Formats: sequence, structure tokens, C-alpha cells
Amino acid sequence: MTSEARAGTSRPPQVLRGMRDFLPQQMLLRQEIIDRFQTVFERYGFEPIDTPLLEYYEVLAGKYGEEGEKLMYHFQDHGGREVGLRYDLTVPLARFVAAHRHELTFPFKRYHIGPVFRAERPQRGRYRQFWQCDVDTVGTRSMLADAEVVSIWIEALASVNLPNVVIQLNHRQLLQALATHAGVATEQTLTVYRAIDKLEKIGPEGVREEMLRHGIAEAAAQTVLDLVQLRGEPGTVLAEVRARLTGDPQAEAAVSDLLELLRYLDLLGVDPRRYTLNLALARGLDYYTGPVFEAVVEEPAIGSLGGAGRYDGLIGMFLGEEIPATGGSLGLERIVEVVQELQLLHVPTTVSQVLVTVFDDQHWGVALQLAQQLRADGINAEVYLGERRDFRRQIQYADRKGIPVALFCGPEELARGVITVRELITGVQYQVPAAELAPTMRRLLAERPQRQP
RNA sequence: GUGCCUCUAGCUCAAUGGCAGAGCGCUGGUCUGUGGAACCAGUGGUUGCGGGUUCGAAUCCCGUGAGGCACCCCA
Repeated sequence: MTSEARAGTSRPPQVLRGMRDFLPQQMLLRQEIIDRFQTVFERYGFEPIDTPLLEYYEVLAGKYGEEGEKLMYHFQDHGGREVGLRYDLTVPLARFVAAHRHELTFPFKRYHIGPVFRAERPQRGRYRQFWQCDVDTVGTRSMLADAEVVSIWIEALASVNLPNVVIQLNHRQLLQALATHAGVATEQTLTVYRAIDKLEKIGPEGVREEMLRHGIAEAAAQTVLDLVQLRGEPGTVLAEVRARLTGDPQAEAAVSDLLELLRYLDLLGVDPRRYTLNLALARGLDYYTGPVFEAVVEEPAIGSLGGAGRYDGLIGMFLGEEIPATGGSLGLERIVEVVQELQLLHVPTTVSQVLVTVFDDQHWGVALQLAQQLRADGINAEVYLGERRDFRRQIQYADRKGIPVALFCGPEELARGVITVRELITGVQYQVPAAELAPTMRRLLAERPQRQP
């Protein structure tokens, strides 16, 4: 310890901007959400992988567009290598597939849950280190792979009691065709995407103004606006788009992709109220090439819960050959934020299920033996470790931590061969023969599972 | 990365440029085989940090850190 650290310990050091500590209770909620997502992902046959947080900068460079690149953590390591913290889980997946393609069975379905880094200015639901929960299928052009992602998202979000999310669908090539049709110059297409992406937020007039301000011709802007505002039943909208963009091969391809996607969603039995076509949805990342989608929640206003899309060209950037792929990321912190704000999940405040109290120094043996028995039986049990051991203190400890059951085994119990069981929530207390403790506890904890009302 | 707002006890918040406070919490006790309540007592601070102006700064000014809002972008 330095003298400075010894002298001035009153002010704890801050964590870096946009980065956070998590207390046990917060971790329990995060873990619960991750668990539920994993369950859904695995139900569809996706398998876990992991990759390093740090990659060669060159692996990450040139994949996210100019804006994204600016937000990447990029530096030299001790060996002078140019390195970067991963910006998402998709580009590392592309590198992973390129590196391991002979060890993988295609189509390759994987999920990946872990932290990514973006040097953005933090705000609510926006951090510099945050977790993404990714599901991707590599090695197939089938729209079923895209449809599975939509279906998984709906189930995953429903599994954390967020059942009313609507997933917006669009297609990158449809946007492209639309811009071409309107006569927007190639170098202006990005400007147009950016403008129309704000349709919900700033309205048609706002979008028009933004396009005009960036030098888009009045007529082109109007054409774009007309198309982008088409609403309604997806099949009908697509028929209308097809009619307006007739003869454009890109539009044809995009429309037939989306029709196929919709057909699979129908076959999967996905509730049609849970998704909608939104021709104004652009999505920023450069690497998308096909269908794109996004999960947005209105209240609380926290923006996008996840983004997804097909990126048939990305893996090819690491290999000669092109390998098609599609998938999406759910943003863990935003989902946690919504779940917390709307109190959608109730997780226990502690992992301990039982507190074994200690009568006095002569009774450590029984207490520890009891605890070990319970542990062997799969019950999370802790022994009171405080130095002042009056019962009041021990019960108070269990109460404050939210441990639902306390056990007593003092002289009285020992003499009679019983254990006293106290249920903290109701205050109900009774004695059971020592031999029946395990079944009693199992029954108790089954009635009162981890989740509290 | 740009602009604006905020930061006072563990938490929520008071204090006109003039003695830094309250509620909750926490600790101890009433109460050594039993939590939540009540009552009593106690504990609380480099006013984010550094500098400046001033007789005097939580308050005004500059810088800096963190949080938030809007842009940008996005999970």
C-alpha cells in the first residue's frame, strides 16, 4: 500500500465513465434473465461459444462504418500490437467461423452472451461496457434462419415477462431499391437511410426537411416518403411495394425474401401481432445485406432492445469464399432496465435458502454438520458467521438478507432429537425429528421456490 | 465527439455569499432461546475533486471527474 493510499482512504476511487459495478442483488436479476434467454436459445438448438474481449484491431476495423469505428476502443498492447476491444459479438463470430470452419458443422447455430465495448457518451441504458445476447446461424441462405431469430426473440422477451414487444422488420435491399427508384445518388443513400430511420421520432415533415437540408431533390424526397410510410398487413404492403418498384431486381429479391420470412413465421405459429413491417427501419451497422429487424419498447423510453439482420458478406471478408449468416443481439442492460422499471421479474434477494443458527461455542459441531447435510442435499445453507451470536442478531441477519428459513439446534432440540424450523416470512415455527429435516426442507422450498411474489 | 443540466451523511433531500441540517438507514439499549413494531440513546460530512474571487464559498468564477438530457450513433 502506498503512503497516499494509507493516508486518504476516505474517498473511494470512481469507476471509469460508462462502466459499472453490480451488487449481489443486481447480479441475481441479470443472471436470472441470462438463464431464461439461454433456455430459449438452447430450445432452438443454439450452442454456446465464447471469444476473447480483445482482438487484433485489423479484425474489427472496417466493419462498422465510419461512425462505429470512432467509438471503438483501440490501442497498442505491450508488444506494440494494434488491438481493439470487441464492439459487438458478430464480427468476432465471423472471425471465429473463418478460423474454425473445418471444426464446425454447418449450418452452425451459436449463441454468445458477454460484454462488448463502445466509447460512447453514456446515458440511461447506454454504457461503455454492456452485455449482448446474440443468436446467429451461419451457413444458410434460408429465410427460416431469419424467422427463427424473430421467433426466439419473441419467446426470450416473453420469458422475462415482456410479452408486448413488437418486432419491426425491413430489408436492406428494399431500402436500396427504394433509394434507386427515387433517384437518390449512391453517395446520398446513407443520408436518406439516416433520415427515414427517424420517421417515428420526428415525423414525415421532419424527415423531409432533413433530406432537403442534405441536398436530396424535392421529388426524390417525396417518393421516398410515400413508400416508407406504407403501413398495414405485411402481405398487402409488400404487394404494394412490388407494384411500385416493379422491374427492379433488387426490390424483387427483397420482397420475395420477406414473403418467405413471413411464411416461415406463420408456419412457426408466431403471433402476427408481435411483428410488423416497417419500411423506414434502416439500422446502422454497415455489414447488413438482407432482412433487418429491431425490437423497440415504448415505455420506458429506452429505445431499441435489440437489433438483428442478415450479413451474407461479413464472413467472406475473413475468407475468400462467402458464407451467408444471419442473427441478432439483445441488449442485456436495456432489458434489465425495463424489467426493473416495470417490476416484471421477482428474484430472491439472496442465494441462501436456510440459515443455520449457532446456539453457543459448544454447538458448532451440530450447526456445521446440519449445514453440510443440507448442502449435500442440494440446499443452499449458511451458518451464521457473526461474532456476537444472540438469537436476535441471527434472526435479524436472516430477515435482512431475505433468507426464508432459519434452523435452531440448541440443547433443548439435541435432548429431544429434533430441529426447530422457523419460516421467516410467516413467523411460523415448529419442530421436526432430525431424520425428517431433509424431506421437510425440500417440501418447504418447493412450495416457496426461488421466486417470491 | 458537441451543447445544456445536476452532484451536500449509506439513501432521499434542506440550508438568501454568513454556525452544514432533517427524515430514513446504521449502531447500542429496553430485550442472553427468536426478526419486522414501539420507545430511549448514539453514529453520521474534505458539500464529487482541484484551483480562484471574497473578511467569509455548499452557494459566485475557472478547470476536472461522474451522472443525466438533447444531438450523433446505437443495445
